[in-house]
Amino acid sequence: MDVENAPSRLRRLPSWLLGQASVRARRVVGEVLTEQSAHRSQYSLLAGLDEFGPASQAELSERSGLDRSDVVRWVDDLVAQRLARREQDPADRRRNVVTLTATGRRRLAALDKRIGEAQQELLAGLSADERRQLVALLGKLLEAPRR
Amino acid sequence: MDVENAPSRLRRLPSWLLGQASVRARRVVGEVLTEQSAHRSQYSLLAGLDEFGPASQAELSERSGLDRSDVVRWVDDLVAQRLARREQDPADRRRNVVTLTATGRRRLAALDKRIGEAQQELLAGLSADERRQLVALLGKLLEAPRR
DNA sequence: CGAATTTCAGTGGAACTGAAATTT
DNA sequence: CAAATTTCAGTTACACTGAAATTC
Repeated sequence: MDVENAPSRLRRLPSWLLGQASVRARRVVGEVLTEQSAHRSQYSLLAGLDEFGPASQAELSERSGLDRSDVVRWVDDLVAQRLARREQDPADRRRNVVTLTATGRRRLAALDKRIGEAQQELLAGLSADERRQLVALLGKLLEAPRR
Repeated sequence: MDVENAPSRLRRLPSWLLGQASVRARRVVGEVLTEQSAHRSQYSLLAGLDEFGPASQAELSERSGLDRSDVVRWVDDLVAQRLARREQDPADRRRNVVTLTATGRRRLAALDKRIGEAQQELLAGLSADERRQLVALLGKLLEAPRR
């Protein structure tokens, strides 16, 4: 696919452009993650755990944009790799408390580095200023309530 | 999900923002298309046929950003609904020539309208100027060669 | 009781892969 | 022969749904 050859209806359609750009993003980031046998959802969870500290799965779901039921499966995965621990919350036994391990923290740092490189590649066509604009615009779009 | 509650690592990560925005876009556009029992891929194909005239499936794939094998299935669908015709190209019998019908053209116009409304909803948080900037930045990102 | 949380089992659409068949 | 095109039969990752079980 080459945008310049796409129908002008699509070339001007924000939803289509976002879809194409996210396919591109997924591909670029996917490549560096595959090298590390990692997954995007893992990174989102690790990032949440690192920033918010121990959290319930519902909270992780809410904050990372992952579905509650996918969080279950990905936490299984983190626990199996000793990147996080899952324990029942003694204060509210409905909840699990998920905690980052030292190994998890190291893993996150390694992923940060590689994912950062992937961003450079993804944004290769944009200047530093344009990159900032894009991030700001997407943030603003996502802040708007989704009726 | 609320961006403002997401980990700052993700909130500043272009690939993550693009992913989230495209989920939002897919949801909003998906809603109006469901009302019309239509699909995004159909719209992409109709848009390509309307703009380029009769085309081979390979060309449609290249220009619409759909996979060659998905084009086969969606053209099946367009043909079944009499929105397009599929005929063997007499000049090169490997090729099919896909042609938009009058019904297909009317269908496209109806979809244009509803999809346009969905864009308004998707971009509700952005000014007219910001919308133009976003489209320009995404176009530029997609123009860059994907090594 | 109703509400929140976790878990399981599954669905649907999308992007993609590999290979066969045909034709150039 | 190699290359292009179409088609089929998948796979994978992902967002999501519905419902059960537990606890507050």
